[in-house]
Amino acid sequence: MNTKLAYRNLPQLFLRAREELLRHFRPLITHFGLTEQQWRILRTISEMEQLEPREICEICQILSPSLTGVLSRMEDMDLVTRTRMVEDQRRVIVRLTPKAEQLVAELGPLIVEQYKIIEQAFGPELIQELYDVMDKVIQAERAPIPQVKLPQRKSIK
Amino acid sequence: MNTKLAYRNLPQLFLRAREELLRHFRPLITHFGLTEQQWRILRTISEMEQLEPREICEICQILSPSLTGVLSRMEDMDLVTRTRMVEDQRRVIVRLTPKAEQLVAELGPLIVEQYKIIEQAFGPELIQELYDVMDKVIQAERAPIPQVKLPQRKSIK
DNA sequence: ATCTATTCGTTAATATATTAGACAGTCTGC
DNA sequence: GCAGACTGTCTAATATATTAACGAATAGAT
Repeated sequence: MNTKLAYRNLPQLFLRAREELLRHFRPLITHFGLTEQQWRILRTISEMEQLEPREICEICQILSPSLTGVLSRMEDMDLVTRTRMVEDQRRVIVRLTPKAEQLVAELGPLIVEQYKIIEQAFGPELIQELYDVMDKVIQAERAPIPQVKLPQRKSIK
Repeated sequence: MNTKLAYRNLPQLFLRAREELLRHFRPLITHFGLTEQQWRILRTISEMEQLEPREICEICQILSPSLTGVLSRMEDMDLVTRTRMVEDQRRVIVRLTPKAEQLVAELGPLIVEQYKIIEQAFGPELIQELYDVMDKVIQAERAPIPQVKLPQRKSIK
């Protein structure tokens, strides 16, 4: 039965489009010995001075249990420091080390150069359109979106 | 040093926007005992009748080594069959089992319903814009995009 | 036919994703 | 001051992502 659904798989299109972008940045990132997630975190903390883990999770789209591992590896690499807050012993502050600042100072401009190249190839209008449409999806203050009612119990054993 | 780069992190915005969509589908998928990747594969094979692993990789954005594991788990769950081609013993054909067809027949319509709800909340124009812009990024026949020149050897030890 | 290069799927090793739950620290109402 | 609810981070278990490399099968050239 090859009945196609009425809507093309939109999240899947997101994946493919994202990959089409990212494949031009990946060589840069790995050249500096970083993973994609590590660079996302470095860049974000660099722009915010310091962040708490749950803020990093929110901004970088990394779930808390993943972040724990990523951060401890980055601590081992001497890229970040984790300090527990004195006024609330549950919370933690993550900061960049000088080594990481240095890394961002070297990699950052190359990333920007690559953006410019992509912008030229894609056309500035398309890039702008991408930013616009992403913001619309993310920031939109919408009424809560209801969930389709789930049938009895069809899950697989 | 909180110097922001000239371009906001576009792949990261893709991630967040995708998550904003997917979070409305995830409960449906997991209710049927599937993972996100498994559903992507089920849906895709269902629409194409049968596929070879590397085609699934291409369409579903799953790398070959990941797919090996996903498919063998799906084989264990009696969702797909893998048959080696007689004319080329390297290649494999992946097909859905009746159980999987049944699953798609039940879950598919619910997914469509959820799309309709989202479309209503987002507005049909935004949904259309999303499809359009994704297609532009993916399908565009562009001149090859050059790579920024990499500096000597700055990777971390 | 034979040697070589290529293709396809896989394994291995490590990093990250996902869900559930543990755990300590903090807050709230009483 | 204390029990219970809550918050922020972490552990554990399993699934998937990523890179490198392997091995069998095929295609191409000689």
